[in-house]
Amino acid sequence: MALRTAAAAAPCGLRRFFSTSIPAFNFPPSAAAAAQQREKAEPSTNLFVSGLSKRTTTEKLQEAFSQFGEVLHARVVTDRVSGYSKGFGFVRYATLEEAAKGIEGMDGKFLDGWVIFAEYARPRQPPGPPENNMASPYYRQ
DNA sequence: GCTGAGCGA
Repeated sequence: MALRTAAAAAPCGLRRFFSTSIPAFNFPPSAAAAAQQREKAEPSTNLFVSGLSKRTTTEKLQEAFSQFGEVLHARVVTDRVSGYSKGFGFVRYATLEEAAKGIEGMDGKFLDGWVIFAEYARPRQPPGPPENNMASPYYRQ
């Protein structure tokens, strides 16, 4: 019968409709935090630069990134006791546009013989209870 | 700081 076959075909489309209407995609709040650790951070004026030569200094870093925008602050992270570079650093631009240009211009480029990687820096430590003195990172820069 | 992934005193 033509009517019976038409009625039997209908549920197929309905089933598909309901399966795509189920609101089962509520990502837990921790998903954003987990993504922050692996995926690229969201745009910021702050850049994380890795792959630096141990001989690369803050001056060289700021000098190299200044070609693409106004570098407000640059820092090669060094070990406090040894004083040697840890091989990565941070660059802060004045604007998001300059930060984007800085990444485009410096990511994958050579600096002091090493291929460096520039990307948006992750937001720093979550605001916690105030420390005893001015040695707290929140009192810096 | 030669040994090279990473997110900062």
